[in-house]
Amino acid sequence: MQIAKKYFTEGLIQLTILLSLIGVRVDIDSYLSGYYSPLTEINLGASSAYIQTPFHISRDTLDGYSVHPKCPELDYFFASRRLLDEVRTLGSPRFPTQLSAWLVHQVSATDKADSGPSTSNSTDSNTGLESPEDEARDVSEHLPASGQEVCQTNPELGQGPCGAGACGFLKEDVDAKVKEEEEPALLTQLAHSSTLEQESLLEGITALSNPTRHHPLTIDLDQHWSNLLSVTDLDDLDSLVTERLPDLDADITSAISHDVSLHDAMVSSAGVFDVASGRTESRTINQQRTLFQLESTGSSHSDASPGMALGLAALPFASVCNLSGNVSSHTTLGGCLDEAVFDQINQLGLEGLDTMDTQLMDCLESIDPRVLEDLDSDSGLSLESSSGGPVSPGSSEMSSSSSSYCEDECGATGYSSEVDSLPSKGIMDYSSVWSPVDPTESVWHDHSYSSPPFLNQPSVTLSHKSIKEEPLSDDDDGQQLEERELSRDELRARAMCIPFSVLQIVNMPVEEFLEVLDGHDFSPEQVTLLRDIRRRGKNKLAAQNCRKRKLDAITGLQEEVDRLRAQRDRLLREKQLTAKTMGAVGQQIKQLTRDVLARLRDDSGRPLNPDRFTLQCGANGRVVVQPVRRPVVSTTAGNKTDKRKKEKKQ
DNA sequence: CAACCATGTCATCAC
DNA sequence: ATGTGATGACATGGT
Repeated sequence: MQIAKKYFTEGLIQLTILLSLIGVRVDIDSYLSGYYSPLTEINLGASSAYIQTPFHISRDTLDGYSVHPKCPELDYFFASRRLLDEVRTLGSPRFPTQLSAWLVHQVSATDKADSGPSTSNSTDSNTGLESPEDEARDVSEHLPASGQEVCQTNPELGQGPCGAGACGFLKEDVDAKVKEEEEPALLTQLAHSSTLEQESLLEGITALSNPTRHHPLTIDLDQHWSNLLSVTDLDDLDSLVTERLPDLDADITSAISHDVSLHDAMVSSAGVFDVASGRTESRTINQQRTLFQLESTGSSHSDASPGMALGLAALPFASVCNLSGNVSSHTTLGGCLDEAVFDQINQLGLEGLDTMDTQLMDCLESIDPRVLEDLDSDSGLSLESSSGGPVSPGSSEMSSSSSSYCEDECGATGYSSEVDSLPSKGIMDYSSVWSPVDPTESVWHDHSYSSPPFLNQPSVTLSHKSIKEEPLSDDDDGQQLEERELSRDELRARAMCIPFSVLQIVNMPVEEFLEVLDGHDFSPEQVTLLRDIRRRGKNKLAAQNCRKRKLDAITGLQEEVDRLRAQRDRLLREKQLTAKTMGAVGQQIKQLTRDVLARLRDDSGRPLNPDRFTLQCGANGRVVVQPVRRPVVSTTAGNKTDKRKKEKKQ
């Protein structure tokens, strides 16, 4: 399983590189993370093959995956060939079989004309008149089952730099790799699949050996892809397949005739794979039906009811194994479906946060950052020192996550450290006068600390008003309110003729604070007040940070509780499904055993008693008939205990 | 007017 | 020893 997973991952990366060569982007990391459908193609537009905006590079690098970035240069062809060679040098069972499947999936040019107007014009009618974008679209849309056909129907593709690369790639890979790499990959599957799956896969190999049959080739490729996915543990894909199972009752030919074009696949990324995977699964089911005519349709719906199980009890053992496989797959599918739902919900939540952040940042960008900082700090230091530093505790609210950690870094600590630069300037201006400067200036560039007492009072009021009200409004009522609220330490400082604002007292570094205490001949009461103001101011910030941390912790814990609760529910449902499946399989095995034993005869020609014999499957796959082990051991043990008791009595 | 919430303040501890 | 952050507890004011 791990080997298959490894091969699958490597192949997926190679597929991504190859698809990027023709201008198609495959969201590989989303699949590897298990959140989305295995292949999510993002169409860059009709001209994606030529105009390749590397918009996803940042995301790919952000997520830690090194998806091959697209090359927008005009010498793209040479880079493509070089990369293609590099890909070819890669060893191991390759994944391009899936690429082949995608390419084989393409509706041919003739079929495309019948498919509808949603796609571009046919290349035959627009030869030489198409823009490079149209050519690129044709490359992606009219890729027929064989690369040779591509080059025949689109001979002008070689004119474009990317078209040449794409054509060359198709021409060399589709025909060659389908033959060369299908069988090793299938053999890999055979090593990990059940007997029934092996038979079906062998059928696929047999079909592959016939080069004239293109449609069966398509079927097998799709089946191969489906089986390969089923080998891995990426069960969310199975859930997607299961969702489509009831809708998949068409025969193989209809499935092929309704094959999805690459254009369709690229237009709707998420839903497309549902359709594609569903059809793939339908072909698999249909082929299994041809192999095992007795298979019930109920099995395809993974209904694990005991009645169904008993109804299938008379089937050959292999079919029962197939049934059990389906049932068990349903078990995992159900659980993984739930998991997928929860993961998608979580993902939606994250996306919502992203959009919220984006909107918020858009709004914030139109506002003066200083005003924002004031607003931010307003929620924090609301009273005398409300201006706060450039990094107030409230600033941590900007980050939706890990705010508690950020607060430690950006909260009170940042508050004090960031504003540390202010007093240093202010001390230089000790003799200067408090001036009714711009509020934001008072917050950020306030160099006037000391002032005569007769100027200190209005300056303090203005300073505080600027701190509190300027970002919001210049309302006089608000000013009066602020004057009434600022009081306490600020009023005390005023009353004690302290030529510093509370903000300055709180934010100045301790060295400068000590210098102020030593250099101004303050009375002991003034020194005490200064120390109290500083202590209270810092403690106020600390309290705000502490409360915010507490709230964040509560929020985080609540989210974790919800997540764990959802996980518990999912596991319980999965457990119930598993139990039901196990019961059904047990019934089937029991019924099968009875059927087999009823057809066997002992030495005297009498049928074996199902109550006395059972079937045992050895490790080598050999099935042997064994007599039922009666609970003789317990009886003998009971006899022994009785004997011991008797001995003790004696 | 009680309940609740937000905020400030104090005391205390730890670093 | 001192400064400072963190935090519980309490006070206060608004809703």
